Amino acid sequence: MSDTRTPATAADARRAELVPTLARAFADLGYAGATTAALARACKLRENQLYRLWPSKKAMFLATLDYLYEMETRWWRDRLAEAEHDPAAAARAILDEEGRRRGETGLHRIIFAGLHEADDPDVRHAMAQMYQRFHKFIAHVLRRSQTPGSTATASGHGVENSGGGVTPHLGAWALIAFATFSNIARELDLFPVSTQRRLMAEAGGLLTNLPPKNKTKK
Amino acid sequence: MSDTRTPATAADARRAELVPTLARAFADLGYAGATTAALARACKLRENQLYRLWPSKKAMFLATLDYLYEMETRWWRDRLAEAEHDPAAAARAILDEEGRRRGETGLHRIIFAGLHEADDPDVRHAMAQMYQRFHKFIAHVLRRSQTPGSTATASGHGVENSGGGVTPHLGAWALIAFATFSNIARELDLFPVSTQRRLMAEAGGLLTNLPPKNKTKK
DNA sequence: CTCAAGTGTAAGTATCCACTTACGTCTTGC
DNA sequence: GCAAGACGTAAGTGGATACTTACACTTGAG
Repeated sequence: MSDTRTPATAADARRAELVPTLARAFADLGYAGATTAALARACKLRENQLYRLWPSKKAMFLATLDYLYEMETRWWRDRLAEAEHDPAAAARAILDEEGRRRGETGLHRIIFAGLHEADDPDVRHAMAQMYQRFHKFIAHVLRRSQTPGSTATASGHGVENSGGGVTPHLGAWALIAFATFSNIARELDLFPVSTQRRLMAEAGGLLTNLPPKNKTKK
Repeated sequence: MSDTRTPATAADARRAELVPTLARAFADLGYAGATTAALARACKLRENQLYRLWPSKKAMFLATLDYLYEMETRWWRDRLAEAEHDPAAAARAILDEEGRRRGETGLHRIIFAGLHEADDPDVRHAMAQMYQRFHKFIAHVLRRSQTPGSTATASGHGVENSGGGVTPHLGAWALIAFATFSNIARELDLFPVSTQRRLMAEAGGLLTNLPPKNKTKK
């Protein structure tokens, strides 16, 4: 992506191989906590060798952000495929599973690290872009799933939709807010996982005006 | 609060006088960024003198958290007073103003700093308590405002309330989530202030089942 | 006055951490 | 076989930073 036809050198392969480990380390330790010594130890290398692959710790962090973005995007794209067939089901699945996934990847810790160390404009920009793209995607899914039959629920300023829900634009931000805060909550032990899931499923469902799961109607 | 009748020494007065400045510094610079040198400069003192008042930088940070908690509590308590007379109005006011306030105090930056440095159990605990008390308060206000006439809207598992809204418990967490994420969004320039306010007012209002503002019905 | 405790100023110290240099040993193309 | 570069290991270096020590000046009670 840099020069004409990235050559995919051995170094590139090496980087690709190591990035998941870096991501884990940044997630576990935070940005400041992940000292270059710690990063090297995690990779089972010497600091030196890391610096032969990336020019700086910041570069390692940005590579990690890129990697995570790729991972997330891949996962979401799969959901999108499902969404083509049954948008509402896909949206519900996202609501149900999102909390769990974030916890696994440790993405949120990396994001907090980035926010804190975000005096740096590069880091800031990378993170903002990440959020923006997520929002775009989620809003897209919501738009499809909120209009099962009709053509346009959100008619310009259609704030007060039929019976509930907000515009997909706003709803998507709300869902992202829930997902993000859930991770803070987990970090601080604010509430149990059940509450977290209810936040996504109930509150999220209400906002996005999805039909409730309705399984085997008691 | 420590020994029988805290003596309120000159040192105590001094601390109380300086804490707001510390808070500002932590908010502006983050925890790591607020070096002891920077803190001293902000207070127009030498590092030394700070260390005669607090035993460590961490103690300064915890004092800051305490102070902010006090400040927030005072503000919220005022709203509570209003809530006694017109709960719905108070709730709406909170929804409308919360985003702005957080931005002013810089509380969120301190919280991010704390989250990041939150390997420390003391910091973690202080922050968790802060959130828990906010939640308790907000849920209380919501409970009062959501039941203008009837006695019990949330009947145990009353998840799907009349026409919309979730339990006050969940709704309060949702509002806190919005407020928190709004600050992240501001930090990263994710969306304009108008969106932030709509998130609180529309999405929050929908979740908490508040009657929309309805002013001078166009 | 005087002694002790507080206050202001300045110079350290010890530690940590991102990043570097030096150097020996493999691999590899020719 | 051999030069050149990649790889592995170890030891720095410079700078930042939390925290300390030293010391002179004020103040106020006895």
